[in-house]
Amino acid sequence: MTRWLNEDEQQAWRAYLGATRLVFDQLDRELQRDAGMPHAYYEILVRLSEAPDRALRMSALADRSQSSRSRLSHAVSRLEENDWVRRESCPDDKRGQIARLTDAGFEALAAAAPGHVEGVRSHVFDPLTPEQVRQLHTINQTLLDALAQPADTTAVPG
Amino acid sequence: MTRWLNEDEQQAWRAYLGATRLVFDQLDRELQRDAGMPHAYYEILVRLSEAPDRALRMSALADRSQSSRSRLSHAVSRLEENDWVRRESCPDDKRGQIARLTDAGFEALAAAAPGHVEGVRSHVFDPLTPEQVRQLHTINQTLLDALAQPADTTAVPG
DNA sequence: AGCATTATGTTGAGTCCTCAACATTGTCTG
DNA sequence: CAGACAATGTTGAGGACTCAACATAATGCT
Repeated sequence: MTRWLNEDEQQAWRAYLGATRLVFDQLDRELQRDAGMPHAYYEILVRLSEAPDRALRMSALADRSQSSRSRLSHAVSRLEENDWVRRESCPDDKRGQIARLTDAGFEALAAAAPGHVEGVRSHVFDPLTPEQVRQLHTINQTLLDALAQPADTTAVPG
Repeated sequence: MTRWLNEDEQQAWRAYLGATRLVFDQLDRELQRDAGMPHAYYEILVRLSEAPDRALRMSALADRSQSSRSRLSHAVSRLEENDWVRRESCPDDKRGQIARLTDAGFEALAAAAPGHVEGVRSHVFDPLTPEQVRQLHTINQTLLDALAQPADTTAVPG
């Protein structure tokens, strides 16, 4: 019953696993070495920097940085220790917490960004042709759409 | 001086980040839930199962499962607790250790595989066209080649 | 209003990973 | 052969993540 992978699929899958792991490990190591933060934290700082007033509700930040609430909560606690982010209480929802990027946080991000972007370029964009970049974009958008939809399309009653 | 990402590249990169994270988180969660092991351990068992006598030197296993020696050492210790893998000393190299897949380990892998493959299919291969799978394969092979080569091609003395 | 349900965010325990340091053994060179 | 060097694998500390449980506050229903 199992739809096993055939030879081509097997190879494609292993290339996917290998390349993805290599790219992320490499970027993560560079970021940790050069900026003292893991990639997940960089992402959080980026999302905050893009938000109005560089502040977001925890839940909104969790959505945008593709993080669980728990992970984000731990991460923001850590970021607070560096004084890169500060928590504020939310005026209109007493449950809410607002994470705000500090000036120091913004500077840390600004310092980290050029090196990181250079890494992304050299490890991902430079090796690929413009056409491949377009293909990869379409492919990833497709995967995102497929996975973001929790809908079960395999069994529609009727 | 920084070669920042333009709008298209930015979008492509975020789709890549998002899709990759979603795919791996999903597969990892499924594997943990259904088979009680993280994906990295699944990989290790797979590589061992493919090896002659289902055994490999630690260093060879580390290479094939794209793992650091340290990570592998910790992981094999953990796998030994489940009696899925056993360590043996290496006859021709006293530094060496051989990791051998036990019968129980093979059975655990056999039990985990169908569900995992189904996950890979449904989250990755099913949403994509055959053409896209080919494209993705080529792209990942390119990235692998680029990153596996530590060669610095930016500055050749001359 | 009263009560159950849902949403928000945090916490702690446990797991996995990284990094640097280390002990041991093999290899190479003078 | 001796001594430097390289390779193998392990260890421990510390960081990041997951999961389940929780406290608190908002919402919805009757």
